[in-house]
Amino acid sequence: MEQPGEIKKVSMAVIKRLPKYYKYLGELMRKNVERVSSQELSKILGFTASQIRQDLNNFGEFGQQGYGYNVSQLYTEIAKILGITTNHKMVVIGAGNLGQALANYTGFSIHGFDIIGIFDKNPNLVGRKINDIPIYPVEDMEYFINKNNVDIAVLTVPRDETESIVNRLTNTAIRGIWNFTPVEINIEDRDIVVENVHLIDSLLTLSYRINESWLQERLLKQKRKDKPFGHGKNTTYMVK
Amino acid sequence: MEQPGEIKKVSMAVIKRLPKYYKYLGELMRKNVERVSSQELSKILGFTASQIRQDLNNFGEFGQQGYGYNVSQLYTEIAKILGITTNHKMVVIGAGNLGQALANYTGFSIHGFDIIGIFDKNPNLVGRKINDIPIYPVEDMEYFINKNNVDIAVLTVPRDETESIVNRLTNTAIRGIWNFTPVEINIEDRDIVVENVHLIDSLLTLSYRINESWLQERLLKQKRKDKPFGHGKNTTYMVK
DNA sequence: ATATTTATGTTAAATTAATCACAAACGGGG
DNA sequence: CCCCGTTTGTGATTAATTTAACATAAATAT
Ligand SMILES: NC(=O)c1ccc[n+]([C@@H]2O[C@H](COP(=O)([O-])OP(=O)(O)OC[C@H]3O[C@@H](n4cnc5c(N)ncnc54)[C@H](O)[C@@H]3O)[C@@H](O)[C@H]2O)c1
Ligand SMILES: NC(=O)c1ccc[n+]([C@@H]2O[C@H](COP(=O)([O-])OP(=O)(O)OC[C@H]3O[C@@H](n4cnc5c(N)ncnc54)[C@H](O)[C@@H]3O)[C@@H](O)[C@H]2O)c1
Repeated sequence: MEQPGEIKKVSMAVIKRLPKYYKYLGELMRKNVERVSSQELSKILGFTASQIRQDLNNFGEFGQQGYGYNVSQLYTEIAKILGITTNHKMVVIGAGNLGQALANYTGFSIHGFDIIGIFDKNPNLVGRKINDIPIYPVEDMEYFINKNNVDIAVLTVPRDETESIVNRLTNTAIRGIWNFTPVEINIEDRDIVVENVHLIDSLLTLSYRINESWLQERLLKQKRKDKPFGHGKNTTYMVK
Repeated sequence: MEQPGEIKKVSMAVIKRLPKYYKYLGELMRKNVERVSSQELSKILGFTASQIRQDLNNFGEFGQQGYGYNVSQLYTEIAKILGITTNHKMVVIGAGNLGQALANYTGFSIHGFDIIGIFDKNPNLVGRKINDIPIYPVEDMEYFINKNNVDIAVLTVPRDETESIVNRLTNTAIRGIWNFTPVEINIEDRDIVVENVHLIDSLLTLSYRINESWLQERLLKQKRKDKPFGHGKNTTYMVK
């Protein structure tokens, strides 16, 4: 039952499109474009103009009839929606291949995401710096996060270390976990948001699509033969 | 109009779930579990049993009434669907932070994705090896891909190099591009599949969700005041 | 000023995806 | 061999998302 003043929850589909709007509006700003219509946005972004208008109207009325949207105003509004008007503090947990690559990347700080510490359990790494960011012993993780009001933990530890680290994170003031491990994290009680990257899934999806045309042929044949994969009577699976 | 023998196109939502099924069935196999019902899968995966059955029925009838699914058979079928019954050859283009991290990762070859070459334009990197994989000059990229039947190009070059590399890739026999650059790639003519990782989008989505409760409050206030973001008469955006 | 054009916000329709519900098929036990 | 409990595959239903339509307001041209 919807309460009178209640806000309809914004769907994940919409949320996933917001970064695209944000990114492209940034480009337009850099080109000193002042106004843009949903139609023009549609051209580049590939979404329909109608969808763009509806997406934006989840958050407010940012446009004007007969004019369109003011690029820099809309950009600012979306930045507010995405919560990037203030900087975010991040820590990387696991200073391995991926953790170091992420720490070295400058693209995050451009959007206000600053990595202020790296944690590892390997004493040979502790004390070193990556891109001027110190590597600390993982024992200090909780203290550091709470002390420095860290918002986001970037998780790049090995598979089997994930659960233990996540448990420890739930006892901190962390707000979000950006998870690069293949582990499906589920946190019950706390209000910590988890965003999974799951690169393997992404690669498997690519593989599926490469394979798709072959697969379709196979499915067609199957359909013609009606049930080549069906199981005859007395099919025995169990090896007793 | 649907042709008689035509196959209904499988939706992206379904495809995105396939790797989850695959991953979890792999786990069950390792535990020597022989059979599993859609209900049991549902428990762990979080999708409804009904959805799981419907997803799988896009590709065939793999289960048996009163029994469920044979774990290893279903695993094999999904592997076929994902196109990972044969190995895939990959090359990494751009031996920087991310390219090196990916090349060092062993998790891909487990699923049959083998990185057989790395390409870079930096002569200081060419000739070195990462995880036993040689770094070649990027000039040799096209020849190498065609010669070695490379399926997938992993794109980890800087933003501004992306377009030129993608153009060059369209002149090869490559089947898929796994794109880690922030650039939105669109290839018109050719049958090359692009899978974008877009880490920044993922991070911004995380930020949105961290910010969400604050945003909802703001939207509520806005709704009560009716139109705090509306535009008064004679609002002038254009700075003539 | 006034008319014309443009392009929004919003409601309605269409499409797509998820869930429900159940007949039919199979395994296992007596 | 037959019955009982289980669980699939699938058509029907419901929910979610996307697209279309349009009244309305602002901008621009005349
Ligand atoms: N490298 C990639 O390209 C890639 C791709 C996909 C997924 N991943 C996933 O990302 C994670 C990291 O991958 P990687 O290649 O960087 O691995 P890695 O082995 O290079 O790095 C892991 C780092 O974590 C540290 N570590 C181990 N246990 C720890 C703990 N309890 N606390 C703090 N630090 C700890 C190790 O000392 C090491 O430095 C893995 O879960 C992997 O599956 C990596
Ligand atoms: N590192 C990250 O964590 C991260 C995160 C998100 C996105 N990205 C994106 O991934 C890409 C790579 O990032 P990075 O941090 O590894 O950058 P990087 O600068 O460390 O590496 C880029 C590499 O590409 C090579 N290169 C440049 N032009 C080339 C060309 N024409 N052909 C072949 N090689 C070429 C460079 O010599 C360098 O070795 C960038 O587009 C970046 O935006 C990186």
